[in-house]
Amino acid sequence: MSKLTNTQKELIERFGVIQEQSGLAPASARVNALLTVSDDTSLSFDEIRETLQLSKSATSNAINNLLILGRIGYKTELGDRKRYFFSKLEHWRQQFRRDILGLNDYNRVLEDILSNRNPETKGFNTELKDLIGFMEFFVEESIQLIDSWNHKKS
Amino acid sequence: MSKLTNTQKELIERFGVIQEQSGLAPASARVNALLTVSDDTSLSFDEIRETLQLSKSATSNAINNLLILGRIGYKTELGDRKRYFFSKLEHWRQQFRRDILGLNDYNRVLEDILSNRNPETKGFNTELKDLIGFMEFFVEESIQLIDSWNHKKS
DNA sequence: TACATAGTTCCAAATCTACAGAACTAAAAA
DNA sequence: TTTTTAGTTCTGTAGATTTGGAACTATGTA
Repeated sequence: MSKLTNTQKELIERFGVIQEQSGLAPASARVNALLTVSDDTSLSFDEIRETLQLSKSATSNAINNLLILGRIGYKTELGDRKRYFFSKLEHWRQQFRRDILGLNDYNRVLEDILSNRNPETKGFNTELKDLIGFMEFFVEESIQLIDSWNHKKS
Repeated sequence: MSKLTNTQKELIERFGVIQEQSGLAPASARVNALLTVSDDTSLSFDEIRETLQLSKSATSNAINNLLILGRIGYKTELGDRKRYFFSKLEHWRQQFRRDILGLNDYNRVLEDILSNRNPETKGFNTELKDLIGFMEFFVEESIQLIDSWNHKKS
């Protein structure tokens, strides 16, 4: 229920914009930012709606969007029908891992392109082959990085 | 001027879709895909327009967009006013590097959020601190990965 | 049973985007 | 000078996205 300080409002906008740039819808970005900045780490539907001054439908869609993406979760309290939503910070590391593994899709297309290329364009084909090699190297090594960190922490 | 085989058309669509998913507009994605798949590694404005069956404005905008992003370049030939566009494959590694360094912006916001957080939410704050630490670790190490590969190749 | 709570779903308006078509421009050729 | 070439820029539009508002639903309370 605590109102936001001006600093907190600014942080929500800053974090909101950055998350928009990485593909979240404006309302979803603000909701996730609020749940990261707010003094309370979990907020109800109406607390979110009031604080961000969103309509019920915008709030509902933003929350469900974030739930589907796995970026937030919710808990309930005994004898209380409300859900209390919170940001799943640990989701970040997992998403990172998935994004990097997603580069393999990219690389599969590049490999198919390479094997269908005009054999006469030697220079281009070599560059393409190098790029594929680099991507393979990067995916493997950076997945190892992530897993080594997770290991350190668990 | 060479027409595309069916396999090449499929590859252009596949690669196009993947690039759309990483933020390129459909027409830009097809142009870059064409320049990666085509038997000729550099094509003129009109060859691109005809092959992809785009309007002049769509072709112009797609090409300029890709030029600004640095994903394609062009060369000219003596006594020929046309520009011949080609895909800058090596741009990928550089873009990778930039994208990863861009995570620092993210991390700066997270640091500001952390330093303004309610000190009572110990668990959440620890998680947030861990996330920041992970991001720093990941940025530094993966930049080293990229640079070590570039070193190997140069 | 009636009412309140906690949302969801449906519809419509506003905004944004990508593209086509046509008009336009600047430089070279005839 | 007129025409051709090689594009660029402007205007309009179809489609997608985002949001608000209102109606709806399902569960719990009095």
